[in-house]
Amino acid sequence: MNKKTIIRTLEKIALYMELQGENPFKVGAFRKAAQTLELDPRSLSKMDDILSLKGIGKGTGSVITDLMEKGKSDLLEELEEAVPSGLLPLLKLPGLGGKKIAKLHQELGIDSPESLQAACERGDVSKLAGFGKKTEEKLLKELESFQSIPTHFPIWSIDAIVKMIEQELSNIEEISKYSVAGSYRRRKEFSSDIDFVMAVTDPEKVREKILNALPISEIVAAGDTKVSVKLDMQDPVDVDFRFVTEEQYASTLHHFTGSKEHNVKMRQLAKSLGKKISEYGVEQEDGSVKTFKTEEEFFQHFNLPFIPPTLRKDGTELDRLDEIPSVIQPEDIISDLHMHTTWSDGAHSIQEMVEANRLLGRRYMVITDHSQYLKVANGLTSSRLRKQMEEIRKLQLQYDDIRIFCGTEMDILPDGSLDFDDELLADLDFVIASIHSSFSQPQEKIMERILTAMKNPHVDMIAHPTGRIIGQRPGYEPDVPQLIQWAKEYGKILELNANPFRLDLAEEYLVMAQELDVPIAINTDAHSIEQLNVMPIGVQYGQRAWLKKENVVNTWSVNRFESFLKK
DNA sequence: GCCGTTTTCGGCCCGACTGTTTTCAGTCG
Repeated sequence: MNKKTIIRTLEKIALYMELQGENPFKVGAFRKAAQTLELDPRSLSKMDDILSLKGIGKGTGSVITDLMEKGKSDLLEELEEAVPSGLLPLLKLPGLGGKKIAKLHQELGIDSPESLQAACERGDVSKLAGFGKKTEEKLLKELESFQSIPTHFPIWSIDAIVKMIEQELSNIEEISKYSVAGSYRRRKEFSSDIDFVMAVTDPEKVREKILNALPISEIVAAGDTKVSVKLDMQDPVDVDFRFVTEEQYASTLHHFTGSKEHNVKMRQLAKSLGKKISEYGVEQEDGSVKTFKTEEEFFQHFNLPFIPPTLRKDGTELDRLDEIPSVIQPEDIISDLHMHTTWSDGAHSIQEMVEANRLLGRRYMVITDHSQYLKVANGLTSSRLRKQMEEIRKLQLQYDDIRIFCGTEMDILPDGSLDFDDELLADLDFVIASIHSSFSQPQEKIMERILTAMKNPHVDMIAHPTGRIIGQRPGYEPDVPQLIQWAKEYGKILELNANPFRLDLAEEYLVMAQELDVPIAINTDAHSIEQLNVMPIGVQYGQRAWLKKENVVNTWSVNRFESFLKK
């Protein structure tokens, strides 16, 4: 049995135990064991002494050996017999946890969402100790819609809502500071809700103003320090607001940025020093609570460097502190190698894009309009591209603080050929090859197309290598490890497209590419001046893969970039 | 269930909020 299946099985066991109302620490032990396996880079066959791993003991170890040797686990089979699988989805209902579900099962024989609904309708649930009328009504309401409501939202939709909320918060004078926290701040691809942390002078007033300013469909909770609402939007996303004082703000921001695993590790560290971390500060051994002006100060208190939110992941970041200084930062970026103008489907002229890039402090840039095949995007024919090159060369004479390279985003056609001939490609400074069509071809055919581009000596970069749109379409699903291997072999750059709809390559593949020293370019693919601003989103997403500055092309000097192109 | 330079028992990160209670358990993040 492979490692992934074993990890999933351990998690499943934890889930079933939870449904039995088991001791949370015992449940946690199985989750911990699963995580231990997941974080270990070795394959199962190379892990000879499983019991020596921290977090795996007699109980979890025997489950793992059972799975390896017999391909099944007696423990899981017993649990599956004792706990109806119809209870699993009930854990998704807000307000229901293992203990309550166990009680519903034991006392009322509930074994599925349907039987729970029936019991609520009969009024049986409210008669149970610990349950009441309100709980029953709430459950009924949740049950009606809970299959159809999405529970997590792609980063680009969260991005839009965050901006809307920030706009409202900036109008409230009683808020001195605010920040989005949670998984959006960590730049995860999906978030289940949005967290905001703010320093306020008058919590009650702020609470009222927020409730008035936002389109709210439901107030989930409204306490003194916390307001939780469901927004009345196309997708009913939950938003939490936490009010604290200015002094507490840095600690609160850290706390609500997470991740959960990061926080647990930090608290364990504090505890080993006789201190206690909460969202309000750090309690010292003498009971006094120390607060911090910034998150940097907070980390410093534990002799740690600032750990960017994007690196606060599974807790292992605390073991990789010496790598942090070399991880890419938004201010390291001095170029953008992929953007469009009015020549194809962009909204601004070449000169407008140049001016905007200068304002952003870019030292060099590449104009890469679409090629002729992409008619919907007004792709350039070879003669129009030659004209554009002339215009760019002329425009360059006006600027000595930015280099403007002539490029193209050339289509790789469905039949595997390239959209321009070699003669034209040779005259360009920079050639991007992309797939924009026939996504549903079999993987072999897709890979054939990509290989053509890889083998062409004039092609410098493969853009958005999988074509995915987060939460909407998977893309053309190439064999990415193979694609990365080819990039290594043929000396090509792979793109991390910074557009929040794409973020392509994805995190796990960026890790793979970096391991092979394949250069990565983080580009905006901007179709307007405004879209040039997505760069930090891409950089921060790259941080999640621990991308090193050195491996990111856009940090290279113009000379180094040019000599790479000449190779 | 796991762990241990304060070890083989007694903790395991910490606090807010709700709904059910009449001082707190369960859930959530």
